[in-house]
Amino acid sequence: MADDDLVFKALADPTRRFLLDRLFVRDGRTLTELESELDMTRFGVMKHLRVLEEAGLVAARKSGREKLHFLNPVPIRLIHDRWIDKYTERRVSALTELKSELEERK
Amino acid sequence: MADDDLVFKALADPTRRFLLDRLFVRDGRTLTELESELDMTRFGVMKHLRVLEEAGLVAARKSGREKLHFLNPVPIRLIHDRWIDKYTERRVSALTELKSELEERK
DNA sequence: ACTATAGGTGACTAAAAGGTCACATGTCAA
DNA sequence: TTGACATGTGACCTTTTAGTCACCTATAGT
Repeated sequence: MADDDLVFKALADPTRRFLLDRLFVRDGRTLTELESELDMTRFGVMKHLRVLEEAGLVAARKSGREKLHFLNPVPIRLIHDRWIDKYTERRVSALTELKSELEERK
Repeated sequence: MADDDLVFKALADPTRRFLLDRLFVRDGRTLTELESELDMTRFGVMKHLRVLEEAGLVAARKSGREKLHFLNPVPIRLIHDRWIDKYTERRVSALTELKSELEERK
């Protein structure tokens, strides 16, 4: 399997994106902590975390009997760079900033 | 299905990413033109283009009996903004630039 | 030492996605 | 107006993926 394929496949699932969202707010969380926020068994969450880890989106470190999970933003940036060149970046980010401003006013 | 789900699902397939790559180089291509670059029947390619279109990653316009396809980078930028905040962006993009520089020297 | 707690493996089922085909419509150009 | 070309639809099969469960190992703390 190609290197980037793991990243995109990992991002394809809404549960995994939710996990990244939680780690974006604060990382260093354990499996059990993440599981408690999801309507799913521990095994399901464990599988998802493994997929994220193999994709390099999450880095994990064992600490005693716990396993701590951290978000790695680098693969996300590489996605960006693949289809947005430096010249259009200014234009596009201006657009998305406008979009989020408009949505805040709702 | 959630709005962003369509985008991530669309990006999960390597054939669809290849299509985006081709449109990134030059867009306004027809189905037949894109098909000729892939080892797949026209129907497969058509399905993929439809998925990309529904995700908003590709915009299409009919011109006579042809259908022209264009790349829309906005959803890509939104992915970036979801997990990379303004403060870490400088640091991360510095890292990815370093990475691509190193790879060019190979 | 014992017990509760945190995490891990492999097999299994159900749902979703990728790809092809027979068939069909609309458009160009001689 | 006839034939070739570009695109479209629905059914179908196969492969992949999400989620659960029975069972297992390791650490913490009393």
